[in-house]
Amino acid sequence: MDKVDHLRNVPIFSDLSDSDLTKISSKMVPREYDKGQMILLEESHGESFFIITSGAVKVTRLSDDGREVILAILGESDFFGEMSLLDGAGRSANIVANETAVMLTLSRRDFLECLESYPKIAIALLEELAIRLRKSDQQIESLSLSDSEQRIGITLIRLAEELGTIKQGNVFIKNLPYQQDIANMAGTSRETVSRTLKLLEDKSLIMKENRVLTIFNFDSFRTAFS
Amino acid sequence: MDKVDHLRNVPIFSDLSDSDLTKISSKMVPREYDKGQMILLEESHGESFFIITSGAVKVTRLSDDGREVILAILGESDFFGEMSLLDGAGRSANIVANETAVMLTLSRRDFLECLESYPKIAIALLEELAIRLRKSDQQIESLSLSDSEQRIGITLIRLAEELGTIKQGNVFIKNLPYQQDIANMAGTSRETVSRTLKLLEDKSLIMKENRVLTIFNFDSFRTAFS
DNA sequence: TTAGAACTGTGATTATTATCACGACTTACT
DNA sequence: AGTAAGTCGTGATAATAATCACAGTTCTAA
Repeated sequence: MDKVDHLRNVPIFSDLSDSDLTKISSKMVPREYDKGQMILLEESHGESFFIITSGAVKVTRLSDDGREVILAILGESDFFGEMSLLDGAGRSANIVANETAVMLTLSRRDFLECLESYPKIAIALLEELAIRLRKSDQQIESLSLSDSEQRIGITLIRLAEELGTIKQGNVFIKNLPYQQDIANMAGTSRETVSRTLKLLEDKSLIMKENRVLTIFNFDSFRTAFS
Repeated sequence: MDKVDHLRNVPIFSDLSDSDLTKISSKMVPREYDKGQMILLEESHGESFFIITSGAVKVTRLSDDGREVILAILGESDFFGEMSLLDGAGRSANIVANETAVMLTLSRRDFLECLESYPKIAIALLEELAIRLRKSDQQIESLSLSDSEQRIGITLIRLAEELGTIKQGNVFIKNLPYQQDIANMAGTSRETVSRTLKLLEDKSLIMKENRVLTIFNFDSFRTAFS
């Protein structure tokens, strides 16, 4: 699969013709990151736009005392880095490779040039940011109003949508993140995640074995938790 | 102050020439809303883009059992309604006039036309959404990691930035929202807001009389809470 | 100007969940 | 295969903040 094929899968580029994609892809440089490697650091000024071609990364914020909030887990065809390119402010989050990951990168200048030359990209990017803002709003609501069981349920839904595969109404999440990471996404403690997963398993809503989590009847799971 | 003067103050229009602004403003229709009036309803499909010329609105999400989360309080020169115009999904939030408010409105079609005809607007809007996303991320962090005193402090900072006026390093928030609204912004209870405001007053960090809150030495207040 | 509504202050109690502690289990590496 | 590091399960305890209850205050409108 070459660069152009990857770009075609990225929502903000999907409207473009093959020749435009080829032009853009020629400016993109592939880079590889090992598991655990820091890709972008808080406080530094973002330099590039990244598209994930394989692997996964986590987007986090760290508090002074080292506790971490996971804002999102991004996988293939997701992108990041656009924020500080757009508003020029320093990064608001860290990005760490969650597993070995390969990216296509575009320099700040080339990225901004793309936006100017292809208004379609700008509009598609607006849509994407609108979707992200919506998700953030949902999460703010969930953190404000829900108890830990609800929050963990909603977090599992987020993970399923990002990393899961559906089969006969059930969702399988392979490579389930560690409990600590789930806790950091749900705004709760690792122990509470452990207890709650067991609870959901007792209710036969989910099943877990090793690093695979199954959510039974995902549609009704979803309505139960959001 | 005529329509064009109002538009000039809105970040996403500030790059445009007067003649462009005049063209756009001719398509904008003014509307007035009374205190407490619902402007946009969750679930309905957004129809318009709104710019606030006077007054203030609150952006909320409601849970099934009627509890409310306040995502933002918007004032003069702020805008809203762009989200569902952009991604076509139903509204994710309600908008209610917090006091009598006057808006300029632009229909869906005219708004999208603007984006196409003036790429500058699209790029400026991207910047604005990036800023909002950043703020959401901060709030998610705060809700995940901070105790109620921190969260309330951060909420006061948000209110100060949105509604306050600075004088000699102190910020005055006139028309301080009710404790219940502050609680709904901070993700805590009304009683906890009451107790915490008293606590901050005992520490001489703030002062309140009637509906005016003063934050002493706003810079150091800010560093103490974020 | 006064009654009623809405908002605020504050104590007492309870519920939730974080934290601590530690043994059991997995995984990765040599 | 053996060992160390990392992860998970679970009880006990503590801390935080929600909830309840109600009196006091401020606002609003007839």
